[in-house]
Amino acid sequence: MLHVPCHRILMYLRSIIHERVMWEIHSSEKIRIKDIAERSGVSVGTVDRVLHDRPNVSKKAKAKVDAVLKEINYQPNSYASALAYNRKYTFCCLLPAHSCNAYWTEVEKGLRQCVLNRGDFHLSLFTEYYDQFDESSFSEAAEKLWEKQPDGMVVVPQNLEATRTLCSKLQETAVPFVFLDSNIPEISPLSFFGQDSLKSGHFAGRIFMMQAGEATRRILLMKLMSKGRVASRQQENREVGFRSYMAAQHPTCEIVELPLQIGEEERYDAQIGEMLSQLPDIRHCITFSSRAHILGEYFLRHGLKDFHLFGYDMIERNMECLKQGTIDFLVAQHPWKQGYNSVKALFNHIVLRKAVQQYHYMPLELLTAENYMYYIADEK
Amino acid sequence: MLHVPCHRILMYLRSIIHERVMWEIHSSEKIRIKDIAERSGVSVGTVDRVLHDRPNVSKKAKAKVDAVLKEINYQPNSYASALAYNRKYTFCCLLPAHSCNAYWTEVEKGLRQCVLNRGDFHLSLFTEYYDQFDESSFSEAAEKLWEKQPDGMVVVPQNLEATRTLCSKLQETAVPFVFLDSNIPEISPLSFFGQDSLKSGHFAGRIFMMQAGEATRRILLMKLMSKGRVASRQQENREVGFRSYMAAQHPTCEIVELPLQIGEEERYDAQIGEMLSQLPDIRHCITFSSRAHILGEYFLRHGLKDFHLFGYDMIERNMECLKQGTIDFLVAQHPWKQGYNSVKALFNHIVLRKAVQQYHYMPLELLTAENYMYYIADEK
DNA sequence: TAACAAACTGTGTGGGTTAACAGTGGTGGT
DNA sequence: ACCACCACTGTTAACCCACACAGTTTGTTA
Repeated sequence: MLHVPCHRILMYLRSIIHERVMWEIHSSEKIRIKDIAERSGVSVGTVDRVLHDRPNVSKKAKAKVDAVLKEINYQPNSYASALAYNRKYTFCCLLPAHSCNAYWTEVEKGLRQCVLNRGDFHLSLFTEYYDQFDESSFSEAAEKLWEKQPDGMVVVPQNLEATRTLCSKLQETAVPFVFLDSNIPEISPLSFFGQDSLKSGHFAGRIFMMQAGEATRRILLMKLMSKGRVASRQQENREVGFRSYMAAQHPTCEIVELPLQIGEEERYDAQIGEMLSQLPDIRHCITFSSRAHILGEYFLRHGLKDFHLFGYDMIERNMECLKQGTIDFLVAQHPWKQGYNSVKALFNHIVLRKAVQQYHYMPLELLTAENYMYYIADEK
Repeated sequence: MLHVPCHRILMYLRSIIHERVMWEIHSSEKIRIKDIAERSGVSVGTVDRVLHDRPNVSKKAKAKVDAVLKEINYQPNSYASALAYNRKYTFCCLLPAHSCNAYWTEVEKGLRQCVLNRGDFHLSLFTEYYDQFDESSFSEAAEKLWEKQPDGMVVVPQNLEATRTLCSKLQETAVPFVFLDSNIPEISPLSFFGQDSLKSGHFAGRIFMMQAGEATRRILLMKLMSKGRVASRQQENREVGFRSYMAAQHPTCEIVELPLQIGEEERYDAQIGEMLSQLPDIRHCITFSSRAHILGEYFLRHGLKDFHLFGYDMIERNMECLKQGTIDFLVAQHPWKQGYNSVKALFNHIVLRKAVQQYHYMPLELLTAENYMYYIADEK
């Protein structure tokens, strides 16, 4: 018998016969405050004072305790701790306004579920919305949430100045915040959850053109517009990534744009029809918005079978098109997980006092008729 | 002001101006055993006995408590509960033996990490290995683990009989177990974690042939063999799914097999070389094992640039080939997550007494040089 | 009225947090 | 030499919530 204690792992190699190794692992040796007190020759009161940086500890005592702490890597029982604190925590969340947008609704479901799953703690979550193209609406919403005196915030950044104003206040009062969807690295958030839009567009280009084939001379890019601008920053950045791929790999392929205005839904059919009749050689369409279904449903209604369509986000109407075969590929973003994990990060940091990773890029997941059901099932 | 209490969610609609809605959510109202006792006019001890179905409760008292329970939907604080139980839990894990197989190593890392992350509880994990093609080795390993008197088990099933023998014993003594990697639905496990191999092969076929193109007359299927058989059930099932796709969609495309024996690594180069020289028109290769890198590294060594390769599993050597460009696609299985979630399911069920989902099919995730890094980052 | 269950209450436990309080030794002033 | 005052330290208790067991109160039967 050979015992090899290694960090908190006790690896016990019994036999190495026929490629077989047996191991054991035990989740730490349960070091309590009491144990630290015994080891360092002081009382639990003193250990507690050192741990919580409270006054009235001599340099000598602190040194002794610190020495033991360094040696054993003490992790307080986070649940006993949270239980004892018996505190209420308020989280706030600042999102872009969205009406019929299933993407943000999924994010919200995730936020909510994370709070509900932690029902053993006293958590509250407040949400406010802002207009993506109106700086003052961001500040107003931020102000409203600020009055809630949050212990932590989830923020979908708007422009740099407005976001910085909010975050400076948060940082001054040591209120941690995470960024969701898009990041501003200069303002260092506790954590970031989102997707690398540039890489995502690049990836889309690779798959899209693999299907289209080398011979393709012209493709259609559908763009969702709002007040004359591309409707979201994500959409914008993905297009940049896509175009850089196309410029490098398929420089002769023409990208024809089809802009559709949010709020002018009744015009879409005519606009699409006109475009397709003007350019009858087009067979491959892509969009970086979450509304590929606008084209997909058009193809379905008009019985157009030999079109290929690439889009983003697993929302209800897109899923239906995947099933029907009018959308070939979707890139998924796990909005539910982004929401869930954002709150989870705040919770782990604030309530359980655990370390959290700073960057969380969601995987670039490719969905087709064959695999989308596993994507859905994965979202617990 | 309008208050609408709905389940445990308090939705507070403040304004519906410009698509903006504000909401609040609070994680339950914290009903304690004490509260139930007060409401039903008995002591906490009596409530506790009702909750845990222990004897010595009068019909009258039980009725009173039940009435209150029905009314309020009591959820005990799982952490206070686990703290009070102060029990040690032993989990056991039965895996196929593997030497240089990075796939199972990832599974094991996940198992281990899950135990380590729950350091606030007294968990132990014991692992044993069996030979996939030797029934008696499974029974032996199972016997060794049985002696540990596990509170829960993670099992990678072998054949039906051997697995059933173990699981019957477990079911008799009410020891929950989860199946990992492959499922046997007749033996109803607490939970299953794995991938749908048939669908996976089908999916692979779709992507693979999309890249190959309609004109492709002949493709290469590399098979990893052990003792004259396909080396794993997963590999076998994926091939079935793949062939059913090919039969339906590309019936004229010839599938040429290249079997490679485990343990005869020194012969691989010659075998591959011979195959490629005999069939010089082959440009597209696929394997359902995790060893696509065998071909990928061959291409690299011999400077063969216009071959396309499709494989499985994000292991170190495959990742290197993805980067180098000799592997085009990998289907990922999240082995780390499978391991992690298996233990998590046991923990949630046994320690926290929470409900767990029965089936967990891992997403069929497609990895390329462009997106593999996000896959890695996602595995926390 | 004692004996004896059944039914029920009260309380200690788990680990951590916090505060109140008592005690120690040392310093400075008179 | 005495006291006041201080920083420091140890002890204790209450609390968070669920659990489990030792006791106590009931009710019934001999």
